[in-house]
Amino acid sequence: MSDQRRAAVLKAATRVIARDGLTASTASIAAEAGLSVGSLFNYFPTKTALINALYLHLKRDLAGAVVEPSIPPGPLRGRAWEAWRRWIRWGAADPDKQRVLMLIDVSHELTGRTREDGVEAMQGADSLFAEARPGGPFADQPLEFLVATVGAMAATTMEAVAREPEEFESRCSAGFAAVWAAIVISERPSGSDADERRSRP
Amino acid sequence: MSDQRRAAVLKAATRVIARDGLTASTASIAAEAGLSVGSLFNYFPTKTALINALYLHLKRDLAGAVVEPSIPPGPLRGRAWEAWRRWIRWGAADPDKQRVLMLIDVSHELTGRTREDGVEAMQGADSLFAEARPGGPFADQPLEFLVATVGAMAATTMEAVAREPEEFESRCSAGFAAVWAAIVISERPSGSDADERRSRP
Amino acid sequence: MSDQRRAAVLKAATRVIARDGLTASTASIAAEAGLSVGSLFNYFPTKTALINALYLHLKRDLAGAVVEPSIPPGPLRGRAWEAWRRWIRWGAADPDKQRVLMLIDVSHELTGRTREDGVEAMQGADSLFAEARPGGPFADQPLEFLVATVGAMAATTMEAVAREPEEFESRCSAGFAAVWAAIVISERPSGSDADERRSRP
Amino acid sequence: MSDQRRAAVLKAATRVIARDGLTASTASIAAEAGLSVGSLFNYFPTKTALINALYLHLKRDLAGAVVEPSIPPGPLRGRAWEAWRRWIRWGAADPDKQRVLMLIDVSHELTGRTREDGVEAMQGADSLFAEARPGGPFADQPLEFLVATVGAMAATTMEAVAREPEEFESRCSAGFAAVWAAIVISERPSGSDADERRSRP
DNA sequence: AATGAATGAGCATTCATTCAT
DNA sequence: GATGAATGAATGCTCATTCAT
Repeated sequence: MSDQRRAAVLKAATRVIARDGLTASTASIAAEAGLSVGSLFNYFPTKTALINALYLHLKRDLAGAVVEPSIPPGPLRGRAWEAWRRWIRWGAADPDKQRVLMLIDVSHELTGRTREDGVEAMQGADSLFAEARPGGPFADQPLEFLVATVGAMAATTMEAVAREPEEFESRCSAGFAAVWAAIVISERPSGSDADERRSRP
Repeated sequence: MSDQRRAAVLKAATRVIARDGLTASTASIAAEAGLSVGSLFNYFPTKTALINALYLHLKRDLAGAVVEPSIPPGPLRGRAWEAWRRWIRWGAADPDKQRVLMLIDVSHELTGRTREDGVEAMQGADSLFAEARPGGPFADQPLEFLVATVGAMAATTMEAVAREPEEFESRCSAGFAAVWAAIVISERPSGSDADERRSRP
Repeated sequence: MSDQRRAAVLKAATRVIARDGLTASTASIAAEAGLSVGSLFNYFPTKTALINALYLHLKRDLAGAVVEPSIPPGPLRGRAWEAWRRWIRWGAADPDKQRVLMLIDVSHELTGRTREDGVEAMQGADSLFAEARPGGPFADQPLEFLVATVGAMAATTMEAVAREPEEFESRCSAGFAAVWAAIVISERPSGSDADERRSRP
Repeated sequence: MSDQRRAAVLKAATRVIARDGLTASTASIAAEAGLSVGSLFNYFPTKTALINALYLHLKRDLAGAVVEPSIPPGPLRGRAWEAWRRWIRWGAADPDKQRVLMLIDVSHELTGRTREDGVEAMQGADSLFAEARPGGPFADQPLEFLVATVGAMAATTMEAVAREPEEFESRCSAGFAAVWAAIVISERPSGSDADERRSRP
């Protein structure tokens, strides 16, 4: 019983925070959840606790959407593509979730512990991209840098899809092409400009 | 005279908002600027106006740092690299600026007009990356999608550099390699995994 | 329970506003009512709402005092006298009420709706005076003009009584004689000066 | 020179206070007068001093309008009528003046001294009505009560005229008929209701 | 005299949190 | 466990007044 209510609060918080930002009042969240102010605090002792729980909840929700049902074996690129597609679809299905995740991420409400747990939750999804690291631009970079880059590109793609849902396929594919190139390509491609000589990196 | 103070307020706001988030009180900003509460409002009529002005100020500051002194002519990739380098250096020089830009961007304080002006300010810098669009993953995508992706990757790189300033060169190069590949590569690269068969895009 | 508190706030507001004017702080009103600042706003969402509610409350309080218990049938003048007497007594019993009514009336805080409701509330009392209109100076004037005149004379009488409460009977009678004459007399009286020649009206 | 500016400030204050109430800021008054904030305080040391000066200024303005040019000798009623007519015309010519007078009167900004001076200024005008007191309802009442009643009726009439300027003549005449009856008539008139028996006063 | 930036106390209002029921 | 009135610190903003120029 408690768990249902808890989930209802988290859902309500997602909606309200997506709309009003993190300054959304606890009262408005409670109202959206069909609860009294007082009851909200039976489930989460403070607003900060609620926000941390919400962050973790959303990260796990996302992670679950990406890795379940489990992606069938096959070439790495294909599995990464499937993960990416699920990821973007998750964002398209409820843009509020992604927005709230971002709002919390950028705020200072997050405890170090929660952030770590969030990273851990996403590890299953991230690993597919991490596997492609060797030989690419991130070969000698910390894994977090790669993961953060992939996450940022996913966020950008989701935002684009949220703005034009009917372009889901197009944006999703383009985003993946970009992210895969970004991770995997280490050498000079047959790029759009031919005469590359003096460039440094 | 007024302009110096105004600039001082914007600088103070950057510092305080980076530390406390957008909920930083006008009083704390005024104090940081060495002003009284009341005086703050001689320079900006409302907190929202201050935040909009700050956003534009930072965007222009960044744009200026990227395009001045003007990048010497040469192959596109080389010029893009120079722009990227300046961009990341700007973020490394004062991570608060980038953080505040991001906080404002994600908030709802921004008027449509300010956002447009910000995009316009960055056009000089963005155009270098935009030029590389044809033939790449973003060839058929709206320009904004490409620009947003580049911005997100820059933000990620800046964040990584802010965390480990001594790794500036390494992260900057890797970031550029990734972003350039993401924009320019359209075809299957000689990636790290050989057996690609069932992948879709 | 809520209603008791609400009434307590209105009572406190009457006292404090009578003393300090409409610029009385919400904090001082809350304190006078034995409430915290925050609680005040559980009962009235804004200060303006409080002032409008107070206005209506006082108008209805006055109207109630004038028409209840109901005035026994009889000649019009006698009933009007009874109404007037009750009216002035109401003002004498708590001069703050009349003062606050006047302060609000002259301010710009009042919504058109509240003002209309206030007029409606007093209709029972006003009608006694309105009935005497035909044949008097206000015969061809809008009813509001007559009502406003009676109200202004009542206010003046109440003020005089508030200054010298022991003169209640004297002022009350004189005020009524004046107001009744003002409403009822249309023709040249056997006034105090005999030789009227060039006067116009 | 100083006097011109001073007068300009009083004029500006009248306009602004009529519009915004007594909470009108000194800054807005200065702006309306074409002065800087700082300069305003060269003419009036405090806002309270300005308001007191304004009150007296307006009272004297009104008194001047009523008694100048001097009313030719003749029967009392005729002279009173002329005074009344001038009074209402003064209010019709600039309703702001009357409104501001009332706002100040009802506020607590007025020093006792200023109020006394205001009464004194109006004495010329009031005396005409005061002369009619003997034999009327106010025969045994303090002069102030009569004067206040006449003032209240004048205010009501001016307000009615301000609302419908084209009805000036009608309202002015009716108002005078009422005020004259109110002051002069002491006995039972041949009122609109015939069977008066049990009424008390 | 005139200016207008600077000051900071004061105000209406919000909100996380508590607690008696 | 649920409720929602109560709390009071905190916030954005205003404004009379001062004073260096």
